[in-house]
Amino acid sequence: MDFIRQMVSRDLKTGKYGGRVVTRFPPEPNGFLHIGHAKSICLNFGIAGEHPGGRCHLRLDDTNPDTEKSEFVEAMKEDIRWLGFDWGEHLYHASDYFEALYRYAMVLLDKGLAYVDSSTEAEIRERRGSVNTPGTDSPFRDRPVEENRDLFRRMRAGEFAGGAHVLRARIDMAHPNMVMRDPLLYRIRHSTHYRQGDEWPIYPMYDFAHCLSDSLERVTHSLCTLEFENNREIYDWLLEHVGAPPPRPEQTEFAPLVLDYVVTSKRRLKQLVHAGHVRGWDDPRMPTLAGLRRRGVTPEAIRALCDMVGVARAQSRVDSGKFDYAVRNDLNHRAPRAFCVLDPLRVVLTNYPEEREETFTAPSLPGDPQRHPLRELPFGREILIERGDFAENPPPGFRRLVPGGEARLKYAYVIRCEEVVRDAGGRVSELRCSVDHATRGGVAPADRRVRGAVHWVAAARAVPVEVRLIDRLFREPEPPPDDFMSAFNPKSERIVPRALAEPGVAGTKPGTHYQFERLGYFFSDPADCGDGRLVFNRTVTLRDSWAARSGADSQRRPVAAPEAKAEAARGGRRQSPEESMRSDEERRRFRELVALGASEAAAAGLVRSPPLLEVFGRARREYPEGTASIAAWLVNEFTRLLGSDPEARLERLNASALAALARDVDEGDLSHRQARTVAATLLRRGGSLEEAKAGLDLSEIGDESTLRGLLDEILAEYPEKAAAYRGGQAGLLGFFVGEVMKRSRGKADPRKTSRLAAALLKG
RNA sequence: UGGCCCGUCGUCUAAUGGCAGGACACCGGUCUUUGGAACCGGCGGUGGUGGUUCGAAUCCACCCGGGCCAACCA
Repeated sequence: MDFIRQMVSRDLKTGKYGGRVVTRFPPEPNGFLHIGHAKSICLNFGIAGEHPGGRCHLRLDDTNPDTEKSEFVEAMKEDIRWLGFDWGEHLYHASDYFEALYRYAMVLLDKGLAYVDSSTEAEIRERRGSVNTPGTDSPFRDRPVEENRDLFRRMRAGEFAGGAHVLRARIDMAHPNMVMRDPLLYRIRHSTHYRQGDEWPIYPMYDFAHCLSDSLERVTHSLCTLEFENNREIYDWLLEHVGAPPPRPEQTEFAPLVLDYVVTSKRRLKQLVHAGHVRGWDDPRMPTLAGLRRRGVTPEAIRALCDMVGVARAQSRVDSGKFDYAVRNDLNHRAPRAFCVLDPLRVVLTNYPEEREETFTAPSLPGDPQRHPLRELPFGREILIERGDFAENPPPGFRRLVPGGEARLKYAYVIRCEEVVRDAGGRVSELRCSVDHATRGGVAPADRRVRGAVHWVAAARAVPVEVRLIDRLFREPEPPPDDFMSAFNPKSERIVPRALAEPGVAGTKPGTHYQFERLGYFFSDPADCGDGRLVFNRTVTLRDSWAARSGADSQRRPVAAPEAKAEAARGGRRQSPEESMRSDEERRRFRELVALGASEAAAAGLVRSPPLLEVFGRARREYPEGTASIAAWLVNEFTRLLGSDPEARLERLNASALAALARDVDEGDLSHRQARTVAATLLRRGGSLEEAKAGLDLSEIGDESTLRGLLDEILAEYPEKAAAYRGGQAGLLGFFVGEVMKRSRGKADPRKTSRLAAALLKG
């Protein structure tokens, strides 16, 4: 289970949201949804669907009138439904909240937490500072509340030109997080909104609209991608200061789906469309859901891909092979088979009667004969095979037709190439072959093995079709961000205007999947088929271990140069904690601590944390000989507790208790395990060491016979593990100790257990 | 000269202080009228150095590497 689902389960268990699970998918309708959105859709709708009463809202985040269109809204709805998800009655628009948002802005204004800034855009940018330098306050930052209210009201009334004023939160222009440097909340825009028309001359910014929309919809888990990490702070700030009712929605970020050889930024997708590099948002080469759909990729495949990829916080790129696998894996069991020859080579069967025609049958879906009828393949004296299935000078390992050699025409006959005919230019124009009549139906006699099987069509009965060989849009796994078009693949679409398919393909309806045997999966184009015209898009090739080995079709599978892992890991010169001290003051304190007896690691930890250092100083005074252990406990255990236990507070830690704890451990009165339990209590409830100890069950099982009983039981239960341990799998000792700890509910003395287990296993 | 986040097989991802596991890719084999599919097997990993601990991928420190942030975009 991924970390987000774990969090949702936890929240459900603790009742944080009263048992509700509400997620949302909030696209801005300024383009088409793409494969990257699919991950978010699967996550948000998936989680909602996994819990009774869970909901996922579809919210159009339409706060920028200049770029948004209802055409995009409709396309998005269609794509989400196609992917297999349903928002039920929960369709929302951020633009429906404009009135409420406006009132929230007034709340901030009243609290003096927002102001109207009349600086120019350039001035605002200038005064924001940079990541390394603090910003400076706007001269309008201290406008009186009444003036702010008046100005903002007039902004809303449309009295000002675009750019004349903005509304900003009043936070801190020197904040280390740039997002918090008085972020803009509203700007003036005299544009016509696709839903609100000219109702509003002011529009809320993302940071303002998003958290409040979530809150208004009573969303519980607001999931977004990693690039919004910095925005979480303003998300929480705004909800708090506007007085949004708790329990408030919380934002959690996950890594976006990044696929090799694919670009998914809206800017770039838009550019591809507008510059005419593709024929539209739904061009089958596009990574948009509409494009993938048109190419023949199924929603099942996309969902399977998202499942395989998982959800985590580590930035990642997905190998394109994973996408291919998901597509093939789904299509393999649903796409009927057919023959289609892309690059025909005429074959005349010299010993086959001129006027004869017979019909062979073949499975349309191997492995599932009852659910799928056999197809019929007419056969005659003249047939067409793939030019690439014949080689005059075959590379080693070539299994298809060669001069004087045999190959199987799948489901028909084994033939032998007797003669190669050339045209005036010397190019092979025809093969004259003989049929082995004993192999009717393509069945070779038992004594003879014919390895090569090729697909074919009867020349007289072949159906012309247009085939579009779709390839990746970019030649590089990661197109350069500054110039992504340099990686554009000019051969991303190769059109075969007149391929020849078996007769059964005639009359295929638009939107039909096929596997053209030995070539790949194809999909009849939903838009371009019609009027007797058949157009097929190649969804994905078949896996082709021959091409991979021979390097023949390198267009489809370029040798992915395995990127040499950055092995510079060790490289550093600055390895000691002392050298990492950032100031003389830090260095001085560090050296002092080390001189006092603290280890370097502990000293470094203390220097960096003034509150820790402060407690340390007080505890040390009470137990000077214990300096090293006090420092170690503080840095190693207390820091961990503080980070993992939400109820732990350093302020509650009593310095004398800490000193006493260290002393007890040093003198052997408290085992490390016991001390850890006590430490947790000290951070939660404070008080003296004795008080903490009194409230805890610190009993320990050190009795050898009891431990032995437990161990015997476990050894009997896992004889194969014991054998593996004796066989050299030393790591298994931890398993046995762990089992004892589990069964004794943490009470066993681990040190004794470990010794005992080692002895027992040896004997 | 900042803040935040992230480093586990080639790739994606589990392991929540106790057996480093799965998937894709790759390699080999069986089978096969698709050099496909299916089935079986194999290769292969905790960025580094210290520390805490009976026990560390997991906690602590430092280092190395990567990402995000300076639109009146989202």
